[in-house]
Amino acid sequence: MPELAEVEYFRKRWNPGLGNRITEVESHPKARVFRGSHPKDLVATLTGSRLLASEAHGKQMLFRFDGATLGVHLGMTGELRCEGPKFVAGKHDHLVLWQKSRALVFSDPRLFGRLLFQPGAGDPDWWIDRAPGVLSKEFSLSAMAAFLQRRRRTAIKSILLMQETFPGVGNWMADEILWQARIDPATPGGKIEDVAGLRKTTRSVCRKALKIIGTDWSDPPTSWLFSHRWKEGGYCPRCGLELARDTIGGRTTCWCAHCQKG
DNA sequence: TCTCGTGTTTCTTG
DNA sequence: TCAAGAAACACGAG
Repeated sequence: MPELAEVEYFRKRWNPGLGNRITEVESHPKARVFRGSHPKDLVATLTGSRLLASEAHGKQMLFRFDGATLGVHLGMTGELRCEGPKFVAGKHDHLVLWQKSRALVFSDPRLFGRLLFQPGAGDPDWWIDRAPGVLSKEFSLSAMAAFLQRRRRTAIKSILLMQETFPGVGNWMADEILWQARIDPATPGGKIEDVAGLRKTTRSVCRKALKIIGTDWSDPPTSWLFSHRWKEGGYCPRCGLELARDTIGGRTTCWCAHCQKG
């Protein structure tokens, strides 16, 4: 499920553990989610350490402990949750950080998610080098226009999914942005006339999604494409005509052929 | 039984 | 060398 807003929601689910010590670490060290890091070091270093803070950026999260950082990417089916002291890990619970009165759990059935552990006090390079957030000041019109020009032949739907420039935008958000901006998802990047308008809509969808979903997993209003896009046979909440569905850039894409023009 | 998927990386093709 | 598309990863839901 996780795009920017869902990631923020999941990040906060470990908040009850802030400031508290990890008494025990339970992990499935051979799980694919540990690729690229060393789960043995993770268990050794995190046991006895304290969870200090967390941040989300796009689809990435960083949890700071005294003496280490833990990066979490949820992939397609990852989730974080907080369980009580009697919790028993299931087969998809690949990491459990035990505290005195709770368990902080990472689970992911499909194993597309990833845990990046780094010992030491400093932030990892991949966190320092991240792309400017869509809602930040650095997400400028000129940078976005240059990027669309560089990808001038690629469908705008595919461009919006590129994390190097639109961190946190995922499949449903890309569809929502293009529907709200009334742009046909197959439009090549170089043919976007109102780049400023697209930028504004991108920021607005991200801001509102964070507020609505990021807070308590509420659904966006029914006036959005969001609740109409999931299955075949939905209708455009703006004009009432049947929505189109097709694969663009390898991903299921839903749009209104009447409202959205190239 | 079969298809599909709210993501990323790697391979292949142009 | 670069960009774009396809395949691969792995599992549960419908």
